[in-house]
Amino acid sequence: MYFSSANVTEREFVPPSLAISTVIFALRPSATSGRPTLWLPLVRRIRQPYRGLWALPGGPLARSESLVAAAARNLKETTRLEPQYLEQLYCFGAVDRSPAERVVSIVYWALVHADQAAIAQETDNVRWFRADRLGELAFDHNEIVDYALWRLRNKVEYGSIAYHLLGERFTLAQLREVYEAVLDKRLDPANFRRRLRDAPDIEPTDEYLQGGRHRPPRLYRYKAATGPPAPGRGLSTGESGPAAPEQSFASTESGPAAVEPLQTANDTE
Amino acid sequence: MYFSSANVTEREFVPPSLAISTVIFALRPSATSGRPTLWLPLVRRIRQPYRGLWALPGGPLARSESLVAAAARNLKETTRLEPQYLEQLYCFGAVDRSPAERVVSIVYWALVHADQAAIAQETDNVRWFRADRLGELAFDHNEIVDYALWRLRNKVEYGSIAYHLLGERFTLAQLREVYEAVLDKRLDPANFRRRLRDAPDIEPTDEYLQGGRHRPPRLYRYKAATGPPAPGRGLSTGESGPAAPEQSFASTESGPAAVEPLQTANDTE
DNA sequence: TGAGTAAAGGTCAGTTTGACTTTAAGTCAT
DNA sequence: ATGACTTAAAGTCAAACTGACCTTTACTCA
Repeated sequence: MYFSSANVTEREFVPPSLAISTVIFALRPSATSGRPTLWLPLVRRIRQPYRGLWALPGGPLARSESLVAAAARNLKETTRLEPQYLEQLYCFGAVDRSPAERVVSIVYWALVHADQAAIAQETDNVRWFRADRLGELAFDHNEIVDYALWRLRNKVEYGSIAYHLLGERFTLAQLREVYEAVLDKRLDPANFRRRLRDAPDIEPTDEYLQGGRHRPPRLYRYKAATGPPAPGRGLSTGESGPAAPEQSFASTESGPAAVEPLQTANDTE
Repeated sequence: MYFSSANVTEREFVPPSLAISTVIFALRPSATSGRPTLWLPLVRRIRQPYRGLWALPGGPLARSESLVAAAARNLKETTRLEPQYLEQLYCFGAVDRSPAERVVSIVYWALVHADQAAIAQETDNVRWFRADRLGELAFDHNEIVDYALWRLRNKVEYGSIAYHLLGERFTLAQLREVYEAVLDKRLDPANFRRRLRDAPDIEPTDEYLQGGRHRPPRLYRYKAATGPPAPGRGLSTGESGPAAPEQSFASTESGPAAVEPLQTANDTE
């Protein structure tokens, strides 16, 4: 098989289309246990491909909006939610992830407050699902959700993210339930308290939550983050910038990398 | 100022162009101290915009190649390097990052072995620079390099990445020098040894490095990673998949998100 | 008023971490 | 050959941290 050089260039470098999608997490009480669990909203595909299947909310990138703004806009258009936390997750671009057309998806992930999640309405084509009980989704969206869940768990273990799933004030027991829901394991209440006592981004208020049949727990508040260690880009759009450490996993093999003559210019931008 | 709805749609949703760039790190001995330091190759812009300035190697995404394959190809075309480690860094898409044209860049970062870095030739338009002494680069590439450095440091602190900057066999002292170069601080040799002794992805060999004027140090070897905790996608292309934990930093504000009527369809993909 | 419940704080042992010391095993100059 | 010198490699010790568990506090309800 052989293509002339001109043919290859013409064929090969027509730009793929670009989409922005978002994985939105919120807490909702489990139907069975009543304990909070992770849920996320999906939209039903009304066109081919994958017509009828559920998919992540998403849409095109407008010319005059940043990536994070596009994610926020799509998110609000589909679910009316305004997230407390919104961050880029990953860029998915496998050649065959969408049949026929080459699509590159820049995926964001978001956390919304519990009260907002309760308000969020469902329609025929927008529904909430338990994050751990999804069926087959359109495209590679199962894989994307799995990766978002993994990222969420890592961020939660690292500290200062779980607050964004709760309201403005919360008890340590509520916060512990968030950790337990996300990490899917029970935590010792006393040790959890000790860990959170000297966390820099949380502070006790003078208020207590009344109404339980026990000693009233103190309410805590999320204190503004201690400053971004990642290169903060302009926060005018609420962009949090690339953020956060990562564990380390290597590819043993290097990429396939077609051999071609040396060329120094990078012309695409 | 007012646009008709049709106009806005037409104007706003023409797709931005897409580029793949890579931040490539390698160790080279410092000119002054001789100790290893981080270097990276840049290419000179031969066109507008930013003509004459140095920039990250990059290029277009071919239709039939994955994102990581495109990164590997561009990398090899410009520097002839084949990285030991290649992973997606972030997707940069600020509206004004390239004058006139809207460009979204999917950026990868790579580590190459020391011996390869030594071989890598320089031309008039490809040169290596110390990572901590860069001048003004084209586009937002200074910001991108800063973020890549931050990511590298985090991965190194987490464990199993530094090996990819060394050869196949290495002494613990060499490995410590890598850590010191990346983290920019001295480490206690004895404690470093203890930490690395029970690291799962490193193992001692029976060989020793001769030739020093002191006790010959044992050579160690990088043992295959213990398996990807991140959703491994097809590794046929050497793609390592999205990887790694992250610390957590919140956007206090949510995005701007223009309010528009509810729409359930996600038509872009 | 006492029983029940979860909050809040403390104890204790095992583990990890950083600073430091000691011993081992080579090379080099005399 | 011997001792000075250098770094490798292993060990010591105290402080910090962690997980398991216990005690006290402060409320509600019967």
